[in-house]
Amino acid sequence: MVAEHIAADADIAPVAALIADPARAAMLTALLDGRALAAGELAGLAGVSPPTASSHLARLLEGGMVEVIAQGRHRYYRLAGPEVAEVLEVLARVGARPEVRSLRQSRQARLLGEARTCYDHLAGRAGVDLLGALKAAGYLAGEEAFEVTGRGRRELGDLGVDVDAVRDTRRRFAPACLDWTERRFHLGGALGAAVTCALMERGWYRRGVVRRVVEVTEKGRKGIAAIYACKELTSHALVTEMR
Amino acid sequence: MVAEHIAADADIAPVAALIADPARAAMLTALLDGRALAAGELAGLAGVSPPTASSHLARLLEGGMVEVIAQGRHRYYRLAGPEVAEVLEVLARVGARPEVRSLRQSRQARLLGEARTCYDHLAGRAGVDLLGALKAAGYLAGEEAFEVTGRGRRELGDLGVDVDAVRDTRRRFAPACLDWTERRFHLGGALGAAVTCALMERGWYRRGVVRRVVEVTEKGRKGIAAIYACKELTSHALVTEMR
DNA sequence: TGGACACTTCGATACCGGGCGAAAGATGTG
DNA sequence: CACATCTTTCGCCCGGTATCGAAGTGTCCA
Repeated sequence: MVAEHIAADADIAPVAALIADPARAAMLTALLDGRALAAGELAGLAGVSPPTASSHLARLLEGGMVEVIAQGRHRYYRLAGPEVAEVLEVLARVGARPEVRSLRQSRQARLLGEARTCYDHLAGRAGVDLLGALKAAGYLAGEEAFEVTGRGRRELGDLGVDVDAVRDTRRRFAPACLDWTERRFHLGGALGAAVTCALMERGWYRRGVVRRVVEVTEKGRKGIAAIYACKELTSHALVTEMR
Repeated sequence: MVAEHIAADADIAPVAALIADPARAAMLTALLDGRALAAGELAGLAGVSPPTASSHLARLLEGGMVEVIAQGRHRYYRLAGPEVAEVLEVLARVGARPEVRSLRQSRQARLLGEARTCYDHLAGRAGVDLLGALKAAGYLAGEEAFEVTGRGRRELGDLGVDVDAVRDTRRRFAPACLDWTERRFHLGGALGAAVTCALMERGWYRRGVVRRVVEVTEKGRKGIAAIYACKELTSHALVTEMR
């Protein structure tokens, strides 16, 4: 007997199927930091031969999950957009759910929990901390989506983030993004990306070997502390010497 | 050669694989309205034989995507939680992306775009409209996540929504939820669920044959209009008779 | 222009997983 | 206790697809 129920929804199965293969999932995850990687690199990262990788990438391309930029004899692949990254993060969230993490978890996994980029913005403990600092200092207001305060706009400007320019994108401005390691919120959206980019350039954070893993520099630690302190500064004019 | 890169992330491939099969995707989608359905029903909806369905359900159970409630000789399956529903909706969003919708789309798909439930809250055009009304009337404030105003708390109480009780859940209170048909926001989270439930009981909306599809009743239309009008009410004391 | 390199296409193989019918549990009903 | 219903388990078949080696295409460099 044929199906009694014709699927009226956008069929999600094909999309899921694209992510369902370990090799493809590895490639997509590797692209999660927003960079464009060459086909050969992706083959290596996924642990498959170049022909196999090429086949996978062709399917991802066909399915609209990635885009390709031909440059000389290289072909650089990158995620097709923030929605794709969002799907991957959400999948990771349910996948990591009931997991009873063994104490001897791998170093990479631990670092990934410390600080990482989620497509193009900061996530992990560092991401949660940064958001905490920005809120505590009164740069941001809101709970699950944020607005920049007057002081926030000024101070972020000093840090190299042109808030007004950021607002002019089609992307959601400053949504709270639920972290799958911390289970708490960090700053996502256009503002999250802009702030991350600016602080990266400013040397607060440094990319790790696995590029998605991020390291908080000494400068970054001081900076965060200064933002926190900013709250005190305005009320008590109390200056905290930092390290 | 073995993979050079040990996947440090929660591996998303297994989760995606669970959704990747058309039969399983159909079952999950069928459960997206939040009900618990018997194994046999799911078999019929997915268009497969009972044994096949059983096998699929066992895998979904194993993977933590669904829960089961044994009741007599029936076994009722339901989604394991809002996160699972979220994954499905997000997948639908990317799946439906570049789709050049043919004008002759199926009746079901059109109805689904009009009004439907997204796990446990209202979505589609009706969901977007409802959110619009609530915001216009000043019940809700915010852009991407909402807060209930004083008046909102009072008026929603009259409609049967105990806002304070809703706030006491672990779930996100009132996040904006991006619609995959409308590409605009509707009200999600705990408040979205509560409001939907209350208005359903109040007869503003009625479940369709496919239970996820929802129909706006005459009463509902008037109610929405009254909420919009409410903005005027406070200023001009204009009372609209409602049924 | 020849050769090295990056990537893709092609062809062949092996395997996983979805599908069903038959039969076995489980649970109500007469 | 016998029977009907719902669900699961078992055994088997089959198709799709992931995989790789070899060969083909395009690009850069000397």
